[in-house]
Amino acid sequence: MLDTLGSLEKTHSCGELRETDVGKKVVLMGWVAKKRDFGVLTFIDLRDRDGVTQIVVSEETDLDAHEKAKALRGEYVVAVRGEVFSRAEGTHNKRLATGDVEVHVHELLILNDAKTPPFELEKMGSQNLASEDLRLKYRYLDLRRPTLQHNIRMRAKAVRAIREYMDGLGFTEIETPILLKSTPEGARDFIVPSRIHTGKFFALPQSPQILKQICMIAGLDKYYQIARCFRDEDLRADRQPEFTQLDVEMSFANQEMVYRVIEGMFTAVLRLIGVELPNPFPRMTYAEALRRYGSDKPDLRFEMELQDLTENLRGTDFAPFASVLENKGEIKALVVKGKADYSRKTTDELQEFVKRYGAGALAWIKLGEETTSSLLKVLGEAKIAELATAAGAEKGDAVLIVAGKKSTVAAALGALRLEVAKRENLIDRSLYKPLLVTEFPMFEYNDETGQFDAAHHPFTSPMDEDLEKFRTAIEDETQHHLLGEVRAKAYDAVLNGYECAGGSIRIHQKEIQALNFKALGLSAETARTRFGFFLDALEYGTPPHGGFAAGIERTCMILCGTENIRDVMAFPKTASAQDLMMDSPGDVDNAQLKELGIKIAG
RNA sequence: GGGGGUGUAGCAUAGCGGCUAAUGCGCCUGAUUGUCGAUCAGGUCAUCGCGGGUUCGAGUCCCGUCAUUCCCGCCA
Repeated sequence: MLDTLGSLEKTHSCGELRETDVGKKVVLMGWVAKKRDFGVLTFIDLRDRDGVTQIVVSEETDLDAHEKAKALRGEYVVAVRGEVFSRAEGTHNKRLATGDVEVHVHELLILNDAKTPPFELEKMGSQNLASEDLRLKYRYLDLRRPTLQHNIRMRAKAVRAIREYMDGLGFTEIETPILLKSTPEGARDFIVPSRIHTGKFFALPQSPQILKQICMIAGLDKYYQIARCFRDEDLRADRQPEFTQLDVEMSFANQEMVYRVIEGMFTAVLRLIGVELPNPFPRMTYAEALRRYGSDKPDLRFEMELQDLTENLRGTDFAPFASVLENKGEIKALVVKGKADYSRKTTDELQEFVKRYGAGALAWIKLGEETTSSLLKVLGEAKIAELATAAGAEKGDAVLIVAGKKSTVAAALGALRLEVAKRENLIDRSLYKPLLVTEFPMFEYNDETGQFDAAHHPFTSPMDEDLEKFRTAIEDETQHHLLGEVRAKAYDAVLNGYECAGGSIRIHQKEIQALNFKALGLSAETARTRFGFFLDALEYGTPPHGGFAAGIERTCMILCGTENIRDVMAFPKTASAQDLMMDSPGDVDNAQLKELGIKIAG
């Protein structure tokens, strides 16, 4: 027989009672995390969102309550009325925030019973969690775990800190529609059919890009939004089909003004975990980041920069290297400190690893008691020694070498750098290293189409310094390749190797915009159909403007110290974009489809 | 679209060609006055993901498939 709550109200949470509360009459409510039954004395660990408090029920003093306590099982929902006592000498529990006290119960109400959970919730000190798919199916149980409770609330705090910060700078929070038309980002859209307009579809926003620019044209001057975004692309550990970003746009802004907003925002958010970021953030151009770290989002929590051996190997007879150099490729290396003892097995594994990024092979030099190298036979001892010195390696180090196309070498060694850091535990997890990466390229060459695509998006402004090059490349057919060298007023904010924000200064003049469409191979007509309303708007006095978008989940992952985006979302989807709790996406019945005028092919 | 890992009781794991598939936790019953990963005694729980193949014999080897996860492509 279950009890009713009646007018009973809890006086404290299960995480807040302390020594100073001793003697207070309290009412606590929560879930039974654990019961320890000693016959005439029963202990209950009572858990709510704030923590765990030990409840003591004694047969001698409270027969009724004790009778009920005996019947309790895990996850039963109870209310207790009792008095706070200091714990006896030697029975304090340092692992509980409330471990100095306990509540002696006089009245116990069983508000609800519970089935035995399909998996054990997180216990203090427990390691082996149930598999993630099971926990996702019973997300409401998984969310009871202290870790996830903490993450969800940390996320709420982060979002609130962001709102306070943006509001303090005079930005206006503006909601934009979820049902809109396809925007020009490169991702696949989620499509929503319309009953009223049979055969027509809305698209969910991949980001509010165009609308925030429209807000600038509308004279709103400073816009921000905590915006949900949708992309129908494959998932990753830090990617979900729907995610949230802080979307910001400001008028009459140059890069420096945007950087200051980004820096201030991340600084405010990181203070939530007691971290003070440098002011201003360190900066690096895109080209420098790629050259030194092989990545446009370098993790600066450890050194191990890429070393260029290209010039040392120019003119080599070794055919694989010679052909790389002939094709304007490069040869670079990583020095792994103190790892001359890497086994053949390890270097083989690392070779397999870099092959995933398109590298042909991984050459190595080990400066152990003797110097050994996979290249010893083909290059000779003297050359090997020269390469090791050029790479900055010392006795005891290993040198890992990749040759190939510039982009391949960067991708392979950039990834290998992270892999080695992980294997060798080189990352100090107490560090928080932000970086502004600037001067992103304006265009990316697309091997498949033979055309240049927008690296950021088609409204990104070229750098003033590269405007001449930009014009020449478009107006002179023979100079088209110069597009690859044009830099944009585009930037990313990187934190601990995660791309946490990105943005640009936009084009606000229609002449430059027209040139850009031409560069992208978009005819005037196509541009018209795709962005007509926006092009119209551009002609009515568009102010210079720019902004950025910051990933809320990625930022929260860093705040919470997790590498799994699902740990910072209340209801995430699996890697195959399914919700295991709701079992979505699901079928709809034929009547619904008919009403929408949709037929499923096949 | 491609590649790697995982799938054995409610949960986490072991078993990797040969007796009745093992251990811990959970769960159930009982004992128990200070525990907090309680303890003790007893008990319960398995189409070894699914389908096919090899073999005298398959949880174990092979092929396929499904689920999940990580990565490449993709996602500015």
